[in-house]
Amino acid sequence: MRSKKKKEQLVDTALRLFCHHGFRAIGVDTILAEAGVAKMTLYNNFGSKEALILAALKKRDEEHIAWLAAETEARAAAPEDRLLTLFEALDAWFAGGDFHGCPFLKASDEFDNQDDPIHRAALEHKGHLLGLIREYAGAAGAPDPGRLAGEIYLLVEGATVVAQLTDDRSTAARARQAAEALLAAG
Amino acid sequence: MRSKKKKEQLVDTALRLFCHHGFRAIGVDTILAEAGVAKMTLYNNFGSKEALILAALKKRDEEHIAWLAAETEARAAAPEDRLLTLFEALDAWFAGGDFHGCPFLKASDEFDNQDDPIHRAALEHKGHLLGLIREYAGAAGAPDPGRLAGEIYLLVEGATVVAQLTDDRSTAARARQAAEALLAAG
DNA sequence: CAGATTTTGGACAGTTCGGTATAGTTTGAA
DNA sequence: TTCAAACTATACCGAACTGTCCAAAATCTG
Repeated sequence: MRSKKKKEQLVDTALRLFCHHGFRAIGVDTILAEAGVAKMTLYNNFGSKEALILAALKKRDEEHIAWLAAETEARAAAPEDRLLTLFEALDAWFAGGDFHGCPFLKASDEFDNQDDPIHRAALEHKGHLLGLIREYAGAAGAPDPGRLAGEIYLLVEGATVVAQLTDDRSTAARARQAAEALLAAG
Repeated sequence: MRSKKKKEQLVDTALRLFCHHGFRAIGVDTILAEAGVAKMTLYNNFGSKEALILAALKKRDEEHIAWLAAETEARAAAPEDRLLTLFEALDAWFAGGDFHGCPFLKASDEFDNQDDPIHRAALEHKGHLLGLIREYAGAAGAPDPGRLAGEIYLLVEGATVVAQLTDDRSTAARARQAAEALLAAG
């Protein structure tokens, strides 16, 4: 299967460049050159740039949620700590050197029509993220895990945006402080 | 002064279209057609699209901070309530019908180089916003207004992003609930 | 090896982009 | 009313964009 490898190269490269520059700002020619793949390989396999974006976002969704969960849980001594170590995982993400904001927020910003498949892909990812937080809120023994998760989620998105905006390394820690207060308040 | 009027028309129209579609996504030709202004008027007055963006952001900064402060303070019976009525003002913003996210977050996303003048303009605006929140945190009698303001600010950005992403009318109210807990915790 | 499939490179189409050139018209102020 | 400044319309430029076509080369499979 030659096509598998080329397809993967293409999606990986596209994802990296989309994260860095945005979706509209990067042209298919640049992606193809960087991936070392011919133009027709793109259009034979995906049919359009939009389909490539969707494929890249799908991969990113799976990978990022898995990575975030692994990092969060590796840092927690007990399941009830996960709601807080989540912010340490976020800090690792922000400080990772190749952080240029959340690609799904980028996507929903660039394709702001609620019916756009790309916008829906972003929504779906954020649903997965909220689900993860809800799980941790439950494990933390919160009296109303859904409500707490919704509040923590706002902190997560706020921290993500502010980390990108200000390049301030202490952003995740500040969000964690706030999360502690929310957790203590029930 | 004919130029004042044309310049203002141009900046107002550009700002509206930038907020709706983003900065790179909208072309100067569309802006000019909508504003009813010739192309040379743009380039004689501003010299470049970038300069028009900066002018639009500057106007937006002043107007939006003033609007937010007025809405917040009009809703507060006492100065110490402002930290919470801020979220009611946000709700009014989100529900305003023409809400497509914060243009400064859009700008910092599209021009993510920290040295880019547009990114710096976004940073400056967010500094003004944080300053406003700090003022309200002080008025609320928080023991550490700077720290509380930083946490509330994360909620504000989170709510702004999530309101745009999900179109959920209850987002600001959820952020307000979280803010209450943070305020109570000191 | 043979044959089917994929990939390649490069030319090309059609559009849109930001920005310029120019020549003529409208406008505000003296 | 006169005159300079500002604005207009239009045509144009080079670059970049997504997507297509095609013949040749590389690759996998039987």
